[in-house]
Amino acid sequence: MENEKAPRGPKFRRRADARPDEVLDAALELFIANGFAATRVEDVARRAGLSKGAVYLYFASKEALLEGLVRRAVTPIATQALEQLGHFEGDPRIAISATLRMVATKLVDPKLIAIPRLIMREVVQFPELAIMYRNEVLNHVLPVAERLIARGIAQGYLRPVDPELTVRSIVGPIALHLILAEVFQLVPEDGLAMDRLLENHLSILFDGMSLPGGSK
Amino acid sequence: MENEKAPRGPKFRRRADARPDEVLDAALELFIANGFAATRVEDVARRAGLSKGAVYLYFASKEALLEGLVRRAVTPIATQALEQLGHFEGDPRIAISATLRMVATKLVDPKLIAIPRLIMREVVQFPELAIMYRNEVLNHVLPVAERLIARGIAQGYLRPVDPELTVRSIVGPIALHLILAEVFQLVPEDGLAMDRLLENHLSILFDGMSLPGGSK
Amino acid sequence: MENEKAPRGPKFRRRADARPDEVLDAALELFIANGFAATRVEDVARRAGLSKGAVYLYFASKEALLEGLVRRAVTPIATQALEQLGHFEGDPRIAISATLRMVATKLVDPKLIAIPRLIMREVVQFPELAIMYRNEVLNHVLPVAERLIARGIAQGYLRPVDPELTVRSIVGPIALHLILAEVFQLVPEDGLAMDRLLENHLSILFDGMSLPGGSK
Amino acid sequence: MENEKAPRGPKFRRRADARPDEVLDAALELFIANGFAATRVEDVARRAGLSKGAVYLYFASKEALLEGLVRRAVTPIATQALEQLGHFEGDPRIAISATLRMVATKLVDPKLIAIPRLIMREVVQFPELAIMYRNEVLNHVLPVAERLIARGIAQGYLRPVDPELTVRSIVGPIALHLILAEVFQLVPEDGLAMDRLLENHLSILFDGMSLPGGSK
DNA sequence: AATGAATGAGGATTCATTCAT
DNA sequence: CATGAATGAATCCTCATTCAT
Repeated sequence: MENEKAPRGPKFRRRADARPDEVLDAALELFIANGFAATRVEDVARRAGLSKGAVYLYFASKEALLEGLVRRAVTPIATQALEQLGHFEGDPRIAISATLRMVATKLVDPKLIAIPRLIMREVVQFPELAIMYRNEVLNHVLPVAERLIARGIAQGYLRPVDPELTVRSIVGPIALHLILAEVFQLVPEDGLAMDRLLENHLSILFDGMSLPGGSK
Repeated sequence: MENEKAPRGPKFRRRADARPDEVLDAALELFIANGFAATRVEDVARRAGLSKGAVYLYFASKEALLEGLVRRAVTPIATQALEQLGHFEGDPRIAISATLRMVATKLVDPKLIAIPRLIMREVVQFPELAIMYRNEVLNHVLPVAERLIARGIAQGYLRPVDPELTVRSIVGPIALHLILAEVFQLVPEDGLAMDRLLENHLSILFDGMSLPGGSK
Repeated sequence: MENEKAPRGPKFRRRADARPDEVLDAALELFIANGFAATRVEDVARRAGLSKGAVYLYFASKEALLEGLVRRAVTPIATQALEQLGHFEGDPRIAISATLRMVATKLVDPKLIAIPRLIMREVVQFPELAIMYRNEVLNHVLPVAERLIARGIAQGYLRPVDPELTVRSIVGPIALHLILAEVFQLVPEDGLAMDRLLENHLSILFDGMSLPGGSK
Repeated sequence: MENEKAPRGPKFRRRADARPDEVLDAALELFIANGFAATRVEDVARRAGLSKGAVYLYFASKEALLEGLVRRAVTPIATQALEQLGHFEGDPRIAISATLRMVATKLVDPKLIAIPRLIMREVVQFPELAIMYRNEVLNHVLPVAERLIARGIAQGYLRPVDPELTVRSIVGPIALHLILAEVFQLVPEDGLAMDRLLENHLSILFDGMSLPGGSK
């Protein structure tokens, strides 16, 4: 499995071919840190530990790096999928809470929002990236969430909201919180406070911000 | 409506003094359409109806165009201000609804989200733009909203939510809806449907998505 | 003589037309200070107190400024001339000493070497300037000096040196002294010390540096 | 002799490592012929037999070419040095004559005065070049000559002249002769006649132009 | 005569991409 | 496979010159 034939060659080489992946790793870091335009192919090469020319052995162009990045991030989704969510039994609010907590926690890791952020930034130059991401990720994930909501309504757990639009209400606050923090460095006094945001958001999401018996 | 074929000689025109503004208008359109890096100064010039060199009569560099753009967008805010919101009397949910409807409707106009979008895209290259926008706009607008919420709580209209974080819950869904539409071209079947989104969102925002007496 | 008609016009104007001269003054200062290439026509205009366009009323091009500068400096020479030198009676060493002292003292004023320096610098770009200077100045002045030397020889004051080449021996040390000072900032400890240089130079020039009865 | 049609493919050639030197050679020729400002980097590249971009592999900027040129010319001096002059035994006039003849002969080669000429021309734009040349060359060479003179005085060969200023008297005439020739194309009828100049100059330098027992 | 806004050719520099080795 | 020297298109910016006012 690991190419037991002793690794000999001009210089030690990784197994099979981790090279393209290493190049993508390097590219992702630099694209995120400096933007696509401001990143030189040579920078990517250096960070990946090979030469400028070698990058072109794996990727036909600088743009292909971007595409490869998105493709790599996108591929597992379609197969993996959060199918469990769709088959979840019982109160969907529990699934929503759990998933949202999980998602939000993960998104705090810059590596994970990296691809969506990259796409948002480069979409004008390379619209096909956004299309790919939509087809491979959003079009798989969003419907699952929508079905969960729909079932929650059907089963009497939720009010009759519009599932498609309600997904925006569920995820939007988290997205905005991250944008304000990352782009504008606008965070609460005690830091990102994603936990507090989640609790505040979930409570509003499920029960609204109105005072139940309040002056209404 | 655009390019009214202003009465000017083939080559020269006395400055209308609107020139810098015209250049910024051109720059904004192109920066939004193609990104900062992919826009050539000459493109801006041509669209503004003058020559490459003339742009440099008004702006010292290409980057100065970007800064000028943000500065122009930002300046009126500090003075203008949505103070009325802060002084609003009575049920704050009415103010929130009205404002949100107003804001969401306006944001559909690409010209209005242009600057924030531009900043989101170029923030890595020019972080000072984001800082400027934060200081001049967000730091003025967000506190007003927070005070409105705080007062709503104090006056018994709202549950004791965290005002700062709740602003994310109020605005986030709209932001995400626009991002999905603009970046990923993900819109409901009947189009952007901002009205429907707003109603769905406001109803969840105020009353939650749980069925009041529902199986809970 | 001074255009007694009251000076009226949009703005006070100098008599007759000092304008071209003022422009040349400005140009000379800037060309010397920054070089021809690094001086912008607008700089010249501003220093001369008029607008860029106005410069072109007097001079057809930037290059014409340079030419005008040299022409102005050169014109008086041909007429003025140091004819007295040629007609000088008696020991020519007295004339040489006196003239050299006078010249050296004057050359310390940057304004006076300005033109030769300018020509030396720009000669590759504008060889005609050097030609003009040679024809109008050097070809008038050098022969006078040569005749003085020739007569000194004929009259038994001087050894039979080559008059043409000896002019280099007379003027060269002063030229080099100025170059070392201006270009390389190499001056004696007590400053330019032109007086000391002159005395040292003249004593060598007339009597040599050998010790007369010295070990020879 | 120039451009030996080096055996290289139409487009590529492995670095001979002489590349930077070849580029400097090209730059020197062009800078001397046309001046720094009037020389395009592409001209230098073409003359060196490579492309515009390749120049930037070796020199960070056009200005770096100039600096590299001076640095290259200057480096050997400090080590090399004319120390023999300082240690010369016996009549210093012999050393002076020999050295001056050698120097003057060499300086007729345009390649050798190239650097000082370049510096004289560009000193206004790049004063650090002159400083570098002064520190690395003049400050090493001039003191040697001064010491030689001082010793000549101490040993009774020379009159008590000022060594520092006398160096001007020794070298100045040659410098002026070259300037008149190169800048103003003023040469004796029989050409540059450096030999004749030297003999005339040395005879005056050592013995003065006065007729010894002459009418004085 | 004077102004200064406008022009546009010119040139330095960068960097994706190629290819001889 | 890998290298990195070399290429040259692309683009920012400068500034001499023009000309409507």
